[in-house]
Amino acid sequence: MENNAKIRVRFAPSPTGPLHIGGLRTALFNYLFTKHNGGDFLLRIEDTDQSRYVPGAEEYIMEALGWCGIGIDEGPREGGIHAPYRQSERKALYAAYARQLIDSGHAYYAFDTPEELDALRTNAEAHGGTFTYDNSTRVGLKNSLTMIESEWQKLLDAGVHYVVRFKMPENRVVEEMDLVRGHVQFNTDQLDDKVLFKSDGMPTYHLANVVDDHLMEITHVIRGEEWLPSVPLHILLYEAFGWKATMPQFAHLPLILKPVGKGKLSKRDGDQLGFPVFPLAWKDPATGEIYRGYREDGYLPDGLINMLSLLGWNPGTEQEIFSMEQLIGSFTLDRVGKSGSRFDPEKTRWFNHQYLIRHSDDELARSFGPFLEAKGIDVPFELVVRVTGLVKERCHFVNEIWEQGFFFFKAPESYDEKIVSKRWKEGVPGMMAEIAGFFGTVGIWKAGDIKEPFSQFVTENGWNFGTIMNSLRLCLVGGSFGPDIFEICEIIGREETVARIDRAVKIIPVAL
RNA sequence: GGUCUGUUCAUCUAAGGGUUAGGAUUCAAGAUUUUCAUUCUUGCCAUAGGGGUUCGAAUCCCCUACAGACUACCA
Repeated sequence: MENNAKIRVRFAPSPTGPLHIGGLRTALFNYLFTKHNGGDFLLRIEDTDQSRYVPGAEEYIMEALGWCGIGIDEGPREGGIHAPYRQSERKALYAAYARQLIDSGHAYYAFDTPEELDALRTNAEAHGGTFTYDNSTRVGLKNSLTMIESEWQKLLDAGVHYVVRFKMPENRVVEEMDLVRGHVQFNTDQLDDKVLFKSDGMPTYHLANVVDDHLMEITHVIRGEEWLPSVPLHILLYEAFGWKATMPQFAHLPLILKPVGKGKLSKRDGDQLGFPVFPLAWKDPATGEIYRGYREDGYLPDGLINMLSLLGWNPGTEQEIFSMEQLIGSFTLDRVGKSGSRFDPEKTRWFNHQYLIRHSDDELARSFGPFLEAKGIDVPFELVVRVTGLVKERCHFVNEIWEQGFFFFKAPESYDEKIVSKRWKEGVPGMMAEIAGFFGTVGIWKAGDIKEPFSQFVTENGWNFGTIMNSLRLCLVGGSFGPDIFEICEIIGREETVARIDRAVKIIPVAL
């Protein structure tokens, strides 16, 4: 590879559904790596399988990356010198490359039908074995290696369906220096003759990937560990094309595993364990099923990104809170671990809290806006900002601002029974009524100005402070939570404060 | 089954032959908050097992166990 070639990486998802958290982390690591090195980040849509295409998935991917702050330098929307960036639009290009491989003896035409191959597989299984299309079996199958040229040429001319397969060399050791896993090697005898070009005229992942990475001058391929087994094929393809000198370097990322149980994180886990696995909510167009998303659940994108960055990577210091800029500054591939990591929803929650308290009230209030709107609340933005500032420390998610502060916007509709039975004893409603009366006499209605005379009033009456404070809180918020009581009084106003006390006195039955 | 990869507290991880194996999350206890949450302090908890190599192993080697990925005309 050239010494001073600009670093270029790509994130190449296939639009078969919403991007999930694992894919997002792959995109993130690609982005961090290339930005750390001053390179470019490309988005390439790998939609070579028309049967699995899901409408909306591509838009989803772009929106999700955007929400997370992962900027794209070249892509379907952004354009770029290597456009198009959607493989379906590059279709015309791949056949020539497949042809080149056939001409050079690295690939061949195969005419076996899917049904024939299926039969071979089931037959092999019945005898306790497995069928693979490889150097030992291809001699007995229908392909351009077992036929004479005029014969297969005739089939081609007749329009018979065919695929192009890679002719895996015999007994060769293919080595790779993986940027994450170090030296790995494979023997080609264990590998099969992968299909490079399908009968529908589309390339498979392997061909399209190698061709496009080459054409787009990709310098580093950073992808999930599930691709490690195809490394030898890809290396052999670069060789066959004569592109070995500019072949990208590979880095295979460890997988993200389920929080509990076996296997890698999957769609279902979110529903079962109560956390999202997708950055944005997604409605499956085929089934109508709705999957929750981090954004809709009140997570902040920078908190999500921070959490994700530490899943499989660490800075080598004890720093844990990182902005995207700081991540870019610190990220190197050599600090990416080799073993899979379990996804931890608890830690994600903690990160989100950290970001919540760091964000400005203004910013948070803006994110909270849609949640308020959904509740049918229309209040001045300044009020939302003030409330946000008061309650954000006790929240983990943006939507919790509602749970922690709804009483600033409307009176409580019910009263926590536990607190009622604990506080609302004989005599308490009377005291509350007197307090309501007292509030009418307070001069300036500001938290700081209410507190002093209030304390004096309570003391003069010889009342128990704990009883009064907790009961008053019950009247105003409906339970035993929330910020400073006098702040609440000030914000909801004198009239409303009194009204809420009156109402509570009237409707809460005295506990025995 | 085969190939490849991995294995440090419950979880994310640090320690690239010499530390009482460190930090964070969770959990528990205490303090603060006349509420709740936050915050603070303290505590609990780990080198998968067995063999080597070495004065000395979480770290290097081998075996076993376990885990994961791949094994499609899907990516």
